[in-house]
Amino acid sequence: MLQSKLFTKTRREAPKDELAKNAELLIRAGFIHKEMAGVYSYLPLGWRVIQKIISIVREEMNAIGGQEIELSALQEKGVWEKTGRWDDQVVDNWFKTKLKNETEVGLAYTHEAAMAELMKDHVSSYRDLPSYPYQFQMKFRNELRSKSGLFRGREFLMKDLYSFNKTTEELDLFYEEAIKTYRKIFDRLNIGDSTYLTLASGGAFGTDYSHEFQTLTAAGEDTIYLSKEKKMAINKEVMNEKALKMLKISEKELTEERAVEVGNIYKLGDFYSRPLGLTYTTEEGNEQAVIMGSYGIGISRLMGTIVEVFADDKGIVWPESVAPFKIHLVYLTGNDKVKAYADKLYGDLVGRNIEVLYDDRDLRAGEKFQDSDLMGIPYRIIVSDKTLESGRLEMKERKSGEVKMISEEELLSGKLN
RNA sequence: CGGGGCGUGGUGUAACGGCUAACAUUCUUGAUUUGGGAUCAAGCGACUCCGGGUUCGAAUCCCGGCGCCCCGACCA
Repeated sequence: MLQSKLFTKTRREAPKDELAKNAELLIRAGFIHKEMAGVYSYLPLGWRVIQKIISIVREEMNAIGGQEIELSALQEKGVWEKTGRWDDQVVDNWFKTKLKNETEVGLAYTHEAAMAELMKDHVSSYRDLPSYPYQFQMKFRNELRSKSGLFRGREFLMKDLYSFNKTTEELDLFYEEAIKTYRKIFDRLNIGDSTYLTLASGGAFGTDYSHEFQTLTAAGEDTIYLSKEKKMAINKEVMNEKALKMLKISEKELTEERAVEVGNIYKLGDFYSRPLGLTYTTEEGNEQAVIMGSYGIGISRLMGTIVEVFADDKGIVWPESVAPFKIHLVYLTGNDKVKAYADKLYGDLVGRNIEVLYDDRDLRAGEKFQDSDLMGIPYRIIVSDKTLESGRLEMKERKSGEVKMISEEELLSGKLN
């Protein structure tokens, strides 16, 4: 992509109404736009990052049998009433509205009930199970206080997968598989080392515990008790003797840490399926409630988390797996040959499907470097009088700041590290 | 939902109740520059969040609304 055509602009200063580092940097670099408190729009660069995260998650969900769908955002009141979760006393963050004919509808904050209701049309026999539909969708939550940039929005993008199994044993197996898959996802997003499976509250689902994936960062809103050695953690909200015993760990082994919840998985059992009447007929001919589970990952929150975890004083530092572009090609004003060469190089990179943002703007070097640092693209390739003379290209890795001289062939091969 | 702070060009700030609301940046034009937001010159850009009130006079004081941030509570 030509940077001169990119409609977004970087800015020196963040708007004063944004203090969270993640949102501040993403706004300054032109990745997102704040519409109102807790509500952000995604601009070209930001949307590319979101798409990168989505495709990693999608690949992994498909690998464990997930089938992608897209449910409606408007939800019927009746479905939620059956599980007692329409009442504002029970769920206080509903966005509700009315149809012209006064029928109340809700803006989905999650989809367990709608999903279970939908599956009634498709599940009747043990032969129809298991099933693992999932989706990427905006969720709406009427937070009393949204904060921390992308960490707690009123509207946010989430991946939610729902498991429909015959038995709790079958659910348990899938649950373990989901944990492994989640680990893989966070590894691929480069936050695997700082993300921990954490024992957490079961919420309102009738189970004692659920599991969260918590990524360590000072900006996080959760407090967890962590053992890095044993790779286990307990959310403060469920930190007690019972939890410690369950994990067979002593309090001394744990340290208190701040973290952000990037994923959450629940064994729902028949909490939804029973009241909604989602049942199947067993091999023996008996009717049984379908056993459910739900598995969320905060996609937009992940973008914010990655910014928080890797950013330095110059700006964002994207891991290669989610960077909007792999290469930032920057030409520095010099003799005519420089621009002509850079233009051609850009064409060659594009021709090889290497994702490149080309700073073709006629600006001074300093400004271009500042922009490039702020945007955080992993590899910066400099084309200038100097490099033309040397017959090589200058490559600066954003993460380490390391500078290397490489050949055009190396660059075009795409293997830079 | 309790508490605190704050709304001034696109952005960040300034201005005692009193001149045409100032400065920086962005943007436009030109010059000069060209490896870390350089320099110079000339411009464009604001009913000071909205509505009321006090006053000869309000960005400034008072009331109401709306919005934003922070702390806490809450948090499928």
